Amino acid sequence: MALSNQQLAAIFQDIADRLEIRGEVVFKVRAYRNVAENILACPVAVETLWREGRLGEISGVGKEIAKKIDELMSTGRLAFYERLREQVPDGVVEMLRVPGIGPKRAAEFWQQLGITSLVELEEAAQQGKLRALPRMGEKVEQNILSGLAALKRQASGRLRLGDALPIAEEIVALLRQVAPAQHIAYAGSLRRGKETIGDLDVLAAADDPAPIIRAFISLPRASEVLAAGDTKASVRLDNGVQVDLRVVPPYTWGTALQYFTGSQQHNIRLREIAQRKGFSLNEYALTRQSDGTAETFADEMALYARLGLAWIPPELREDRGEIERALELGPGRVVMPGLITLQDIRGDLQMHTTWSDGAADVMNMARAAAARGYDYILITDHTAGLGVVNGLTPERLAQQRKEIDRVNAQLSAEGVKLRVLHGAEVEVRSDGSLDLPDEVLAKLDLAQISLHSALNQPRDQITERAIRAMRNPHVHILGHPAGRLIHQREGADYDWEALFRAAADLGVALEINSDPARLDLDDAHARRAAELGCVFTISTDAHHPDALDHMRLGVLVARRAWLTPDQVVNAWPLPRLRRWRRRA
DNA sequence: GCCGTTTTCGGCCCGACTGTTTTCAGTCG
Repeated sequence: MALSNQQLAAIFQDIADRLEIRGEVVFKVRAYRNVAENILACPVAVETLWREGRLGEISGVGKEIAKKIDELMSTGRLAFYERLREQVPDGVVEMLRVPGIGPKRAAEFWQQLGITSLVELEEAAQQGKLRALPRMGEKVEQNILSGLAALKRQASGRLRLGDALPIAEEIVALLRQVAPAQHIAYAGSLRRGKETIGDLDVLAAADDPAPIIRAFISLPRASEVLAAGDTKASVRLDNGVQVDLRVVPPYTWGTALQYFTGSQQHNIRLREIAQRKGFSLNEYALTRQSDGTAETFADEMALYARLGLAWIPPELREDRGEIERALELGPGRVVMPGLITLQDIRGDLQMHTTWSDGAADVMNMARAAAARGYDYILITDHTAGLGVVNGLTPERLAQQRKEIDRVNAQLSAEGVKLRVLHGAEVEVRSDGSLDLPDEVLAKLDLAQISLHSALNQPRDQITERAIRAMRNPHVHILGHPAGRLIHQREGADYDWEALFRAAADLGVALEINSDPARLDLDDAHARRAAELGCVFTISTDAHHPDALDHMRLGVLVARRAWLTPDQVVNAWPLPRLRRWRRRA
């Protein structure tokens, strides 16, 4: 019974929800939540750890939870979970997704009023039945109704990184224009570069919070004000996205930015370290518990240093080993100082032109890339095997080579340093063969292969298929390896360990595709692949010159995977790239 | 339910805001 880490985590998350509704002690609930988080962050399949008797290596897995994982893996079922699902109706768990409803209220609606679905909840709220309950009035009813409406507007619940980033940047820019503040920045999971974001968090530092709060709740895109206090406010934007603002005194910027960046797991670890040293830590100060003296920090580095830690880049703050590294390094240092940045990127190795399904010709893509300071790009139009219009045949590929030569000559004549390399996104057929013959592949500067069809093949079959394709000595890059589309498609069910070992062995680079809908490989897989010795490309897969700007999204994924420029092929100078091409 | 360079028992991060209350529970991050 193959059970992915995502599926397993979802089960424990659901167990936590149902236990909480049932009124179980919060610490037990937290234990299940905690283990769900850790399983999601686990770079190795839990199934593998289970087979090897290494479940104890997952933090938060004790005797009871190990027994439950064992039962799930060996029988595909969990009796405890099945009983729990009978006890607490699905519709009651669903209520937790409504903003303003937590476990206590969901339980009350269910047990006091017999409500077991969102439809029944909406009816009851409209009929004024909810206010019959203690501590509930008209306002609560209205908030629940608007929460239900917001839920309907928001298809998936979480925003993709690529969609959230521009929204947050726009809000920060608008607030900077109208409100006097020492600092304004976005924080939360967006600052950590997570692939999807729940709510947007904006943080400001100012002596007088009032003007900023006022500007915030009157943002043009704010369609609803959910809360507006002295230092904190929340609005819902026209697109259903919730944005939270906190305003803190400037001298607490360091503690506040740290606190509101998270992650929650990371912050809990930090608090524990503070406690062991006799302090308590909150968003305002580090307070000595013996006498109540408070230390404040105007920047994050100073706070981490005071706790005996090196500063940790936001993308690493997931409690995935960064705290241990920061403790080893000690105060004043930086964890992973060589972490890759956008400035390290020297070229873009996947993009499409009018030769297949792109919107611009080779010259225009080249000029757009040159404007971004790149040294080189690789043109990778689709081959004919993919059903897209205009897929490249060997004949058209030869014609395209001539055009690329002309573009390079023209750019040289103009003194532009950028070089256009000739590649292709070669289709991997369902048996692992490629849809271009070897002698054609051999003429390309670099060949990228991708799977677009039959992504639902069984694990062994699709793993063998991809490995077979990578064994071709003319292949250099495996494009968007999982084939997942965020919120739309899960992606292939590989034996990832085997795939990564093969890629490392064969010297084939794995792509981190920066398309906002893909971000593929994801951070956890990329990190594991790096541990196994793989190298990577970070590419935009641009079908339009503007999409070259998505590079920053891929870089965020790479940073969350702890990658350095040395592990990223397109952070290398062109001569090194050319040497690597001949490695096979 | 987990966990242990002060613990195998007794802890488990911390604070703002709302709404409905006359001091606080629930929710959220």
